[in-house]
Amino acid sequence: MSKVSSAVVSDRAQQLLKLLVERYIREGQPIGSRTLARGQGLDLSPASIRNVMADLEDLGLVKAPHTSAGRIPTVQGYRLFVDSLLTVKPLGQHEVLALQDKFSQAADPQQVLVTASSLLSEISSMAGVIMVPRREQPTVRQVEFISLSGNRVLVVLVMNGNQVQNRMITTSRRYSPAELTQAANYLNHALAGKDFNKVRDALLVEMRETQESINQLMLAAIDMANRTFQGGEEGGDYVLAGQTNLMGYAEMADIDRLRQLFDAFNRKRDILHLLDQAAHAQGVQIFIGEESGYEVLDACSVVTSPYEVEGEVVGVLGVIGPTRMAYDRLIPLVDVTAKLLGAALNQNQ
Amino acid sequence: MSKVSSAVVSDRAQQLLKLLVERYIREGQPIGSRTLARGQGLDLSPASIRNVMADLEDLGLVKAPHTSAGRIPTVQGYRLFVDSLLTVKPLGQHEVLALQDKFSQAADPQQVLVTASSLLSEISSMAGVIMVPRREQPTVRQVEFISLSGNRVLVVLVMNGNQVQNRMITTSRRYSPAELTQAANYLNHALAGKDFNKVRDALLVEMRETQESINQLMLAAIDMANRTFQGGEEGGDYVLAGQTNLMGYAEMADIDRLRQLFDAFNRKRDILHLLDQAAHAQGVQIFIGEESGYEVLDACSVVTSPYEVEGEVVGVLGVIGPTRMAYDRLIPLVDVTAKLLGAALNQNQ
DNA sequence: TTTGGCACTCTTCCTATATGAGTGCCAACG
DNA sequence: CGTTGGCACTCATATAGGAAGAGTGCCAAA
Repeated sequence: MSKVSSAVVSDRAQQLLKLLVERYIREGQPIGSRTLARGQGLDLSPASIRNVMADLEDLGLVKAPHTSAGRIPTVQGYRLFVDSLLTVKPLGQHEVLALQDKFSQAADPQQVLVTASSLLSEISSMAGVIMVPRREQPTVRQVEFISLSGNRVLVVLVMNGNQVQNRMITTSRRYSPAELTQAANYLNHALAGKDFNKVRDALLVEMRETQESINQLMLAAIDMANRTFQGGEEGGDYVLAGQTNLMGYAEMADIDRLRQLFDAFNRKRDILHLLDQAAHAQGVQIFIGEESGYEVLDACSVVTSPYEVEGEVVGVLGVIGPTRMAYDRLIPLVDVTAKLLGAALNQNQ
Repeated sequence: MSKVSSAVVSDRAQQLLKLLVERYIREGQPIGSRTLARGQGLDLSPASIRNVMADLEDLGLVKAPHTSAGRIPTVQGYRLFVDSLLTVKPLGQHEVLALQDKFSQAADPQQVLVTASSLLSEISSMAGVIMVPRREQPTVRQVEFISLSGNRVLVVLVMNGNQVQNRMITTSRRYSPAELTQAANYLNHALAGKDFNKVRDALLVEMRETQESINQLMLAAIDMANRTFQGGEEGGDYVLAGQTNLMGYAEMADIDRLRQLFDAFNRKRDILHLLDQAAHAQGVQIFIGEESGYEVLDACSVVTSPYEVEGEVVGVLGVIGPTRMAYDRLIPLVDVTAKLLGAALNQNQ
């Protein structure tokens, strides 16, 4: 993929590329040779810079929107910039403290995620996203039946990962607590063997024989579990904040593309796939423009980082914004937030 | 507010207004006198129509975007149209059946709401919204404690309205099922009296004396309940679908206004207020443009209807779209969906 | 009361033209 | 040989001038 070995890019060319990208990120307009010459204390004439630019353009690192405009970085240009030219601006000490403070105010885990994605979006002025990945092979840890008023029974499923599911069932007759306990015990036992469908079939057969509707209860529990498993396969979920920030950027002004992007957010699938990739990498990862592989994100870059709980990666978070984003600020932001989020979740569970 | 008594609008003027609005809704462009004359089998010359139009303009029912454009309806024009001119296009029999079918596929109540709002948005090509209003004075119906592995106990709170809440608590020692049952019984009994804080204080005192951490468990349950009550005050929530549909309309092309609208969707407050108003009216209600009272909705109309479960209004649903919307189709759509939703929730709970 | 006629107003679209930013290339310079 | 100034050239952008077309308002006649 990387046709461009940075070896063939002279030191000076790299320096100029760096200046160009930085400036373009700041100002958002094509940078001309004259502008670039004036900018930093370079003692180079515009003409010389033009020569270098021509080289950079040949290498596919910059391009000119049209003949008489300056140059802007290409995706490859950004890539080289991010990989080897970038000087990161670490977060200030008290910014970190401010972040930590916000995190400490969130009570339950869900709240922590919402807080984190809001923080990401607010600080970056872009969209913040946090993925809660599929939990590894869901299992039922425990089933309980709670008798309610009337003929109603509450089925409670405790999954691994301490996730809980409820469903209310109306049965054909009232069951005593003892009966319910017995049913729960039976199921808990049976499900330890783990082959759901077998248990299910057995119940079905037995039900036909005995007409006992308590089996229906157990079936309901199994079906709930099954549904969770299927749901689990589909690959997690995410919390998104600040989508509307993206509407503020000139490079996203095309309302049709924007709509497609928002549709993708709602569909979730593509974004989840992308975040999933980032889960397997370690540390901050950056997808610039088309690199993501999703057409809707062509005009966007995504900065991600996995976050860990108890030393294990449990999810990915990131920011999504226009390709022209302040990578130098965002990378540490995403990095720190990932760590703080991990820490907060650790305390909180 | 209504300066315009329809009495002063001649029959013919009303007829022409009706034609104009219908046509404008269809085509989206200012309608000229010539066009209007040709349109329906009117034997009126453009000149006569111009006279009428001048009258309608004086009454504030139509306006011309500029000198040499045709006329478009004003908010007041739409209002008169909707109130007394509109001929509703009822849904076809098998459209209703198709809707019913979709509803029947949804399993749990939450699913039903999601389905309904998706349906609204898909059929209308606009945004569909369904409000779950604040439940009236939340009450705890039942508390249960489920012993999990380790020292963990799952607190299950069954509220009225069959809503269920879970929370996992780690206790200082392991409790036998019998102990847990006893605690639950005690709490269920105590809470029947309903004065939460009293129960809470009693528990606190007793806890200090006995050092019994099972009281902690009960306290946790009470706190959960309290939190739900406070949360309930904040006024319901809603399910929104198809926001992005709104990006397709020319009259919403202004990206800044669109952003404000989307921000309002996220903020939820304003939209909830509006829907809340509609809950007290009965039947379909329509807010045209500025009538809603919210600036972000100035370019929008909202068609709402409350929906009922067991004969009681429990929520409101509606569609949100540009002022130029097909009221004749949307009104029955919203109406029927509200009824089907009520029916589905009835069955489903 | 209705209608045809007519002048008038605006928007929209096209064209032409000037402006200015920035480039590429070349020849000269150190 | 890298660097630089000069210069012709390109192209986006802005501005102005018309021409076309749609639609109105008003008036006088039917």
